[in-house]
Amino acid sequence: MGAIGFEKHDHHGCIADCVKAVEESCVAAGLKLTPQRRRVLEILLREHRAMGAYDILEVLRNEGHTAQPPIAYRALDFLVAHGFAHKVERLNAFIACTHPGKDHTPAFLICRACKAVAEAPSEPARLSLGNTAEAAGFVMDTAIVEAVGLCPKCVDVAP
Amino acid sequence: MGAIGFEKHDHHGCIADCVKAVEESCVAAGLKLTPQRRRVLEILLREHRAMGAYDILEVLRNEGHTAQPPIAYRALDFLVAHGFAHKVERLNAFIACTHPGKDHTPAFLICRACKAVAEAPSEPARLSLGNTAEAAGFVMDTAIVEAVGLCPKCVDVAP
DNA sequence: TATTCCAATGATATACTATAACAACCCCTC
DNA sequence: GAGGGGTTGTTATAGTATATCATTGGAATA
Repeated sequence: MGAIGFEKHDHHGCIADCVKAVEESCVAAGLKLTPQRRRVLEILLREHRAMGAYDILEVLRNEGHTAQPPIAYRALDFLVAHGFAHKVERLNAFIACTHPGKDHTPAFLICRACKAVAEAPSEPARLSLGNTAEAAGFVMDTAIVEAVGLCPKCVDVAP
Repeated sequence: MGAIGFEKHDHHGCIADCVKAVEESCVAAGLKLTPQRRRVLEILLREHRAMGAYDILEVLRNEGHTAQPPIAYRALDFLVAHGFAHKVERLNAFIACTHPGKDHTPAFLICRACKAVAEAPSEPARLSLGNTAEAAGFVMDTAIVEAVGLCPKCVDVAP
């Protein structure tokens, strides 16, 4: 699924694979992937970029749904809580997980020119942060690791 | 100044030292620490916690200032741009830098129970992230490293 | 089958965060 | 003293997120 980096990939297969993997995870964990939650996941996967909750709402409305903000936020809360999507804090936006089913804390590489977001492994950074936290007597639940810069496509073009 | 962790420190001296250090940095760099910018920095230092822009506005208003949102955001933009304060993305809030004058990208340890925020070194995590980014052809400008968990005071009390 | 219960959804209202746009002012320099 | 750039004052609005309560629907139980 081209998990790391900004390169192209089999997007059609990517959507199907990811939805299937999430379905299986939900069955295994006793979670309900309701039509709305599934729909929001599909929207995130299809766009394959970080989307604001209101971007998602607009898509739902174009499909005939009388969607109000809580509709989107509830589905996103579910997806994020179970690791099927992530919130990109820097952008106040959400993105489908490209490694569904695996327990992980991703790092994000955010292009400040084209706004593309790549999900990358964060284990090393997370370990370093864990050591720092431990030294301060802090018990870490989750880590937020995001890099802002220029993606390979924009690095030669943008200032 | 008790830079790392959540322990107590000489707060009165901390405010004076930090303001002085920022003053000197501004002189050295040819930046204007106007009364408003200085006032917002002092508010952040006095509270010694992450504050929303509207929290700062309220303080300004209590001091008789007819402060509108841009007043706070402009001062915060200046302070953040020059490293005298930081934005905690997870909280949409701002905090005074506890190492003014030194060029650094801090990591934050955010207590989800009492909302305290500690600034910690992030160099190791930043280096790890830099390697990951480089492997993806990504040129990193800034890194956001934030840990959410429980601080030493809350770890025995909170769920 | 009827009942109960809980989780999810629908809908309204509102809170919170952030920026656009333009006018007025101040200081500095030419 | 005329111009210019950056800061401040002010109004308006854009964008993000949650509280609250009513309603629905399906699973568990009696």
